[in-house]
Amino acid sequence: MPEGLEAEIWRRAMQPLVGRTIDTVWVDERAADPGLAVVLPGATIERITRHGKVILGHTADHALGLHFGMTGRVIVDGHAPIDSLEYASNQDRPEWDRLRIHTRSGPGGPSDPEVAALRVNDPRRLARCSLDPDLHHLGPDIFDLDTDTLTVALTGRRAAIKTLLLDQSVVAGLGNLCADEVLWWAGIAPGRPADTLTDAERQALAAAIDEQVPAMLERGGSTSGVLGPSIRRGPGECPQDGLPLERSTIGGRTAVWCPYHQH
DNA sequence: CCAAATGTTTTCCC
DNA sequence: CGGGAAAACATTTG
Repeated sequence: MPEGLEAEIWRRAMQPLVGRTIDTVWVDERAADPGLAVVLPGATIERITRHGKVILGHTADHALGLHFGMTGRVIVDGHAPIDSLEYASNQDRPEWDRLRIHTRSGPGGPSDPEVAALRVNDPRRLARCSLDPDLHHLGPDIFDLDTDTLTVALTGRRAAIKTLLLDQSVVAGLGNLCADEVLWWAGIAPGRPADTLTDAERQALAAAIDEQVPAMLERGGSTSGVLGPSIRRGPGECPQDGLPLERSTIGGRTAVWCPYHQH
């Protein structure tokens, strides 16, 4: 995925669904809660929100929760807001559908009743479509994080700073690419134990999140950073210092950083 | 053929 | 019980 930024792009793309009444719901029970097909038909979509990497579609009595794993994506009225997902497939195979929702035609309804209003399509089946998901374990959203909250979350933690940035209960919405990106901007090495960060470094990190996350959204998502997919793949150089980028596994994922300006 | 891939969740060990 | 590291999950792409 689909990090929080992609979820935000999809949330916006789903706004045309607001006000429509759900007609039929099909689920792949391996990835979506069968209860969705029971309670959603006949309900009207009242609003669509997002917290971290989770999108919520609210009806009067329930919420549809969408989480995209690594390769899930959304298709609205037959149109994919993000057509080619990095590290995923660029094909659109119906057998990869995990959820299909048709809405009733009429004012504000879909133009073609044959086309699903909403599809969740995911080859690897790591995405989840849930009914009334519990999000209490999620920390503050990436667009709503302040230095104090970050400081509290990091104190007494010996784990690598990047591991904690990827922990959704610390900050909700950062993924592997965004985490490397904000650390690059803040000048902090991903492997630094979180409790060794200075006040200035925590402020720089909070500032990097505050500035770079919206900037990346403007440019089209989590792949639009300085440490984008192309530079991550090969032997790359730091765009700022020209030195070879370092790479290693931190928190179970590949970390890329500049050994010269990130400490 | 092999390795790696935007993410959780589970398991196991301190 | 809590923190942390590693494995598991599933399938495509380079």
